[in-house]
Amino acid sequence: MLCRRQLALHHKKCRPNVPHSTHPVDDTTMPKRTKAEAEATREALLDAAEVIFLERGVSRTSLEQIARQAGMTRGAVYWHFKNKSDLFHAMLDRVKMPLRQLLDDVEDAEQPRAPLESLRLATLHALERLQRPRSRRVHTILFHRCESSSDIDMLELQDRLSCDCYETMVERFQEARRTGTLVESIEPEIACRMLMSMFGGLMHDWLRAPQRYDIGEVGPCMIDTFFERITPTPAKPLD
Amino acid sequence: MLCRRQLALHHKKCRPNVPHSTHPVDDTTMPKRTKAEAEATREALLDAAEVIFLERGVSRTSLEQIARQAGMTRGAVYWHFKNKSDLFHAMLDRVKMPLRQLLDDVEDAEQPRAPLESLRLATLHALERLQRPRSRRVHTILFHRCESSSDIDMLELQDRLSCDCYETMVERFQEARRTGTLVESIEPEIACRMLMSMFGGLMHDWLRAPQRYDIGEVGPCMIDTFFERITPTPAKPLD
DNA sequence: ACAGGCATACATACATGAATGTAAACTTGC
DNA sequence: GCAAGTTTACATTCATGTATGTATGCCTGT
Repeated sequence: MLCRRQLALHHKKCRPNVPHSTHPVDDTTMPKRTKAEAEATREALLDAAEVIFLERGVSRTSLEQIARQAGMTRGAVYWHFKNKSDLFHAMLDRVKMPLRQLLDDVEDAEQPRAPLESLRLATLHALERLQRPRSRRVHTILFHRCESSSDIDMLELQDRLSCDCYETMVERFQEARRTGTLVESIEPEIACRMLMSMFGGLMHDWLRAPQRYDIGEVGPCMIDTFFERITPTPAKPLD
Repeated sequence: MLCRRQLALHHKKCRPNVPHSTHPVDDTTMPKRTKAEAEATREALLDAAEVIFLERGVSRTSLEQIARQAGMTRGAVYWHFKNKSDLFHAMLDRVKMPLRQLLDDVEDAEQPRAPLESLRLATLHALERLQRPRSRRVHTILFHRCESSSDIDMLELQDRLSCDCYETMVERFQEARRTGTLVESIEPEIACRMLMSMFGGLMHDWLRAPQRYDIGEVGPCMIDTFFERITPTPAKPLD
């Protein structure tokens, strides 16, 4: 059962805590069991968790499987994390992208934009980030490979994020309404829910079967179409 | 451990398979252990599964908990279903609503409608059905209380449904394009993805926290706005 | 500067509990 | 009486948490 581990130990001359499965490191330069190395194993454990959670689903993966994937044993996991729930939340912390930050990314060091233009760019930016491997993995786990229960309460967590997103987003739509950049027949709150639903639904749908379509192409097209359709046409009719 | 069960037995004079927790039935009229009664326990087990799955999440519920909720023991479960996965799929079969059927519901015995109008009505119809208790419970489980793994492969199942939905839906949008009821700046495929994402996202979002807003009000508003915005304005400008 | 001592960072072992599947017994309709 | 339907009992597997072991890193006093 432990033969693979023991072989590794023998080969590495009794350096047990060097993660070698996912992140092979060179033994020559690394300091021995220092703070930094411990932090590296922590990250390796989180990397391993992403991989195994994605493969087998959160509830079906044991902490031992995660530890083995990282070249460690369960002891290491229990040292760095209180339990599976704690590890799970630590994994999430590495990828969270609140709307406020996305807006800041596209707004600062620029001239002030129209509110809906900021939202459009922030949404496109989120779409870009979603395609990055880690973000994609973790969000796939969130949508399709975990279930809300008592110890890992996804619903409360997602609800907080969703409410936060709604509040900052609806402000922009209301401002757009005031400045006349949102067509009058649409309530700002409804437009806000439409955008959130569309984006969330797109994530959910694409992450389920990423091979079905290229989200880098379809996504921006959907976003742009949405904003184009809720923005009043200055003078010329579109159709 | 079994005291509650035994009390029930004693009280009911050794009629062990009468479901009494969720569906109290009168002992006087029911025939004794007939085919129909066996079918009733099967339904009771599925009802119980809905309740417990919703409460605790699919992976965390044991078959014993389901059996107890239905006033049975695990033996009954294993008689009617092969295992948890089989029971789960049986539960899903009671609520599935393919788009084709929804379209038939709003189309047949009527004059032929414009393709987008059919889609709009079908979507509203789906929204109505979603709010029915059983449909709401099961879809909440699907979105938030279960995870895809090897034995219960949600992703493949959802993928089939999604593709099926896309195919019948995109036909309508393409027909709308041909008949000029879809604005020219939008590709039918993109409009289709937008609608599917919006609807799926709305379900996902609302079922997570149904108390946040009234989907019976917000939902139709979103749907109507969407279709209104992708339909060309005949002569009069809207804004 | 270095020797001893303590804390860190793991690995190992164990005790527990819980869920599963199956086999056998039982009970009742037909 | 036979088979459908259901209970009970049992064996097995598996994850968890904890307790303990251990080796190394780091620090402190002299």
